[in-house]
Amino acid sequence: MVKPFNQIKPNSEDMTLSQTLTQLKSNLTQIIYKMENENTEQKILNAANEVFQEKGLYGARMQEIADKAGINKALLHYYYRSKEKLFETVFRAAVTLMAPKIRNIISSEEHLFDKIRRFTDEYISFLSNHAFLPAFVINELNKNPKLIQDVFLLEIGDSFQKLRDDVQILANKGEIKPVEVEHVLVNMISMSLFPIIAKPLLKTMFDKSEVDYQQFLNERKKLVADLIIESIKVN
Amino acid sequence: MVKPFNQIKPNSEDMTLSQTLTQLKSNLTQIIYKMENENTEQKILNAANEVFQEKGLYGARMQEIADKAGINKALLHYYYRSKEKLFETVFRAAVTLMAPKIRNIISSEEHLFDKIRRFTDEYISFLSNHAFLPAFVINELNKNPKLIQDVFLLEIGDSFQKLRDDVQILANKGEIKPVEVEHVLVNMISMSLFPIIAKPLLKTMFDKSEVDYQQFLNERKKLVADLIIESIKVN
DNA sequence: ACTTTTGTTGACCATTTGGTTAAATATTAT
DNA sequence: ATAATATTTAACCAAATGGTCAACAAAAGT
Repeated sequence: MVKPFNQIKPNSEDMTLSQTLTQLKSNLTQIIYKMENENTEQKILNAANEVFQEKGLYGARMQEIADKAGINKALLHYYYRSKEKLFETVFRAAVTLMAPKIRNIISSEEHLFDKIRRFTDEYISFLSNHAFLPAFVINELNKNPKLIQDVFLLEIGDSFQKLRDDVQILANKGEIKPVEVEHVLVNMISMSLFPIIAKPLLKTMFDKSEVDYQQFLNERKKLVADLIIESIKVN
Repeated sequence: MVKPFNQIKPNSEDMTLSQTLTQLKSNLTQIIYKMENENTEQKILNAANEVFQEKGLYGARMQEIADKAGINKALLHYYYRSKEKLFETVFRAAVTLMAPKIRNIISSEEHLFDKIRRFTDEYISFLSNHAFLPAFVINELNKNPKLIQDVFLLEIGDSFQKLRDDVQILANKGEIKPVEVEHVLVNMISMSLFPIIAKPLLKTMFDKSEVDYQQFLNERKKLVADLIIESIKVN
């Protein structure tokens, strides 16, 4: 067990300075070791993440992951018993990274219109920097639908009931039309996510450079929100 | 060379009835053989299509394809030299199945609004029955972006220049706002395609049965078109 | 100091995979 | 009928792959 620094008392009578220094050194060594250790596991996860997202479950090679993590393949199996186990860990992490954002925005107490603006803004920003994520998640979910049950229901859950309430209330107040939440939500997610998933396709189709495409995505933040809001607003 | 039936003259003087029958039988045998032959290749393509769409390039196993086609693995390699070759054939076929619809609608001479309505209607209908297609295409395009150059540019090409013209003209006439074609197109494709790609996810999320989800997709045909049109129309 | 636990490695293994080959069978052309 | 050609198969192969093992190294607990 690593002894925290603040528990070391260099002036206590039963310790010489030399002893104190020895202790300190040991302490540091342990901490560094722990850090490198965590590094190993983290490096595995990072490497696995890259490879899985690039190649998918089947295409990924354990050797490639090990190489990318700078470790031995046996050590990979020491940390994660099997490829499937490692994959599931990475996949869950990916979903866990994406889901809370939806959940938080959806279930907050802001005005619905602000939620919509925040969603398109934050979600497009976030996923632009994790471009492989949504394609990865959706693709694997297509191939392995049973993963959804426990992974996604757990993350999203019934949090979007709040959204349903929002719509109900605003509709009663006459601020918005009595729309179906499912369609509004799907419209919003579609227009935000799809251009990221289909990026290589659309980039080619529109003959845009990487920078131009990022700019294109940026424009969409406001554009999509406005489109959605305008389509449900009354007046 | 198979001799068509209508070229067989059973009463011609140089043929006995027996000869005629023998000829006929041979004829039939050949035709049946040809049909079975085409069947073999077609069965391979069908099997490969299923397996590739389900498992992707890496996940697919040649043995599984052979089994599903009811033939030997060596025969598979006899028809298609390698896995990559077979995959490319299947992939091209998939794209070729999807792309012309976009192209035809986009480059037709109808009014823009009708194009939009036709697109959402026909595209959602079509892809509902080929649910794996878009996910397959987009996913493989993500993993193997170089395929786009020759496959997709060839199919879509610059056909959506027509759309740009449409928008220009209607904008000049004051019928629609001066919008950016790219965004309109992406909005339309997003809202049509995404719910099909993310079907397993959304189905779970909204707790819908298969039938309910199909109904949900059906509703979107009109809904999406109206949304798009309403967002660009002036008045 | 010494024992136990944890981390790391290289060599190894069984299985799977894409692909080949040589021989058999069927079809077509002469 | 026969030679040539196309189709089909079983057996085989080399390479790759996920996974294991025994042994070594480092830390932690005592």
